[in-house]
Amino acid sequence: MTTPVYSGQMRFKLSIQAVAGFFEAWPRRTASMSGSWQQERHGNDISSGSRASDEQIVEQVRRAVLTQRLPPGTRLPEVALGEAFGVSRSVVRKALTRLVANHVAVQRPNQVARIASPDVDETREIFSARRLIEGEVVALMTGSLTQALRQRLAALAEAEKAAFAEGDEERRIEASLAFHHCLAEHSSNRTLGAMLGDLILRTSIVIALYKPADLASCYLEGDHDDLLAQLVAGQPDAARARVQTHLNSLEALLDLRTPTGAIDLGALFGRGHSQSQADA
Amino acid sequence: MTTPVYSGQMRFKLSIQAVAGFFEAWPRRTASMSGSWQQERHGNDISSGSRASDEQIVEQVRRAVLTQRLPPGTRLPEVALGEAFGVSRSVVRKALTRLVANHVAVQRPNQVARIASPDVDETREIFSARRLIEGEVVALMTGSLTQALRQRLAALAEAEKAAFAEGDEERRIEASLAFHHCLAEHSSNRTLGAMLGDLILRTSIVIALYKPADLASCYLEGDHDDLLAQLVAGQPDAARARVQTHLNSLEALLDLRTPTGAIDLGALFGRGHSQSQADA
DNA sequence: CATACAATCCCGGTATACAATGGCGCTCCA
DNA sequence: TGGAGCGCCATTGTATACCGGGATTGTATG
Repeated sequence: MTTPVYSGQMRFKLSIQAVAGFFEAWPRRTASMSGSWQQERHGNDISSGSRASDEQIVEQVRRAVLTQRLPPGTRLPEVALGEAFGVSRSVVRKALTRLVANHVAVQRPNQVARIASPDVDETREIFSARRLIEGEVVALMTGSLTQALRQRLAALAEAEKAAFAEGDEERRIEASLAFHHCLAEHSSNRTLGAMLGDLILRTSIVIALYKPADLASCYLEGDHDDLLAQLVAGQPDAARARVQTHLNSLEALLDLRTPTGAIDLGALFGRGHSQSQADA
Repeated sequence: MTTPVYSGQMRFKLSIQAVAGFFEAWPRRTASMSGSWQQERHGNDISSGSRASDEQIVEQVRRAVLTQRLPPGTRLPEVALGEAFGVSRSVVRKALTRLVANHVAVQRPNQVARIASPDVDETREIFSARRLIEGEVVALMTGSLTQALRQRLAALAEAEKAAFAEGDEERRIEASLAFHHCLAEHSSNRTLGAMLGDLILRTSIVIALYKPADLASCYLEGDHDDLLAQLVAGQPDAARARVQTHLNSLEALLDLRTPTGAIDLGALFGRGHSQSQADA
């Protein structure tokens, strides 16, 4: 009832409907490049269709966060999610617990869960951690790319470039993310790969939070191509450095100086605040 | 049969007794050196704080895993845990979900959750990841230790030495873990610190799994003292290298040549057995 | 004696009911 | 008109009931 989805973009006063409607309009489409970085090995499409397991809820939310359809601070009420996915609160709760464990959402004792909105310090930490880990992942991978992997990465970089040229930012983000996820998934060290996957997700969140309003895209032309070149060239440290400068450039695009920036004001002020040590 | 809620003393026959009894005998004592590496900053004892919340359950399990009281592969049935902590399955399930997300436990579709027992490959990955991250944590910290931190680390190293001299292995492990956890907690990058905390836990698991039977202790004399010296000396890269060789030595102590599968019965016998792919 | 089949029971998966807490708006008073 | 107190409601926390799957054990048969 009421509340016309998110017209009033700042104040997420939006009632449940916004979230519910969002997911409902987006059941299992899973977009174009689903298979690219998500193995989806569970396969079993849950027979009865409308039913979804917690795994799928987590995946959908992650997807939505990655593509910045669910902005930081968005409320995630249990019943609304349950209705959106056709399950009861039990399974939603499980999904939320997992999302919280992955730092995608935050949950305080008796309040609704929200998409995380890290403060500036945590943002820097995330980038710092990601430089370390993605750098290592890339260094480990350098020189040992399979032909298939090389082609996939090249295709992804190309897709990103094309999407950017067309001005299709959402598609561009997906391609860019898929590129990095591809690196994470094919790391010889799956543990590091999983950590990188989480960090990529958290990076998406902080980018959504701190991207300057006047910046249309965070595209860094040629970076991915260069990285790929380094990967096949076979110089681990060079590749590592390449990734790190890439991430540095990305971080530099953000506006980490204004904690009360234009966009995130609603999320940060209204009620959603970082959980880091706020509760300490 | 209707088990009367949490009337406590109701003990049930289940063979799982082991787990239930274990936790029951160990309710909220918080053990000897609780404060040493666990800040317990959650503070808000959830108001009435009567029965254990999921937070406390995960903490207890983590503790038990760290001190190797809960060996890899141990079954964690929901009802048994619920009885042990005086809560219903709901809260136990939440705790288990979190433990699984942290890779402390594993859960397969319709089977009981178990303490994780990583295979040899994953073990190497864990060590590798930990070398990277703990190395960075230490490098970041080098030269900027507060006096209090320096003293605490020194005390911990001393405590470990003393415990080893007395042959009190459990105490030695606690001190050693506290040392590393102290590093993780005081990292300037809390994100990396949290990751390191998880890796320390997982390391404990694989040590319990792969420690040669004829090895009484994994004590590496002087390593922690040396590291501390490097930390105050102010050479980040040297400190990083020190940590990494320390971890290398630790990994080298383990018997990672186990062919996986098959032997777990012979090696571990009736009690906890590896689930890696033995059941696959 | 070994193997296959079947029944039983343990245990996790999901949904639902009930309790409690915190937010938010409303009202009342200065 | 503004502030403070209060009460309702939205939403989470917890427990329990029911269902279904899977493993184990017992039995029958080749």
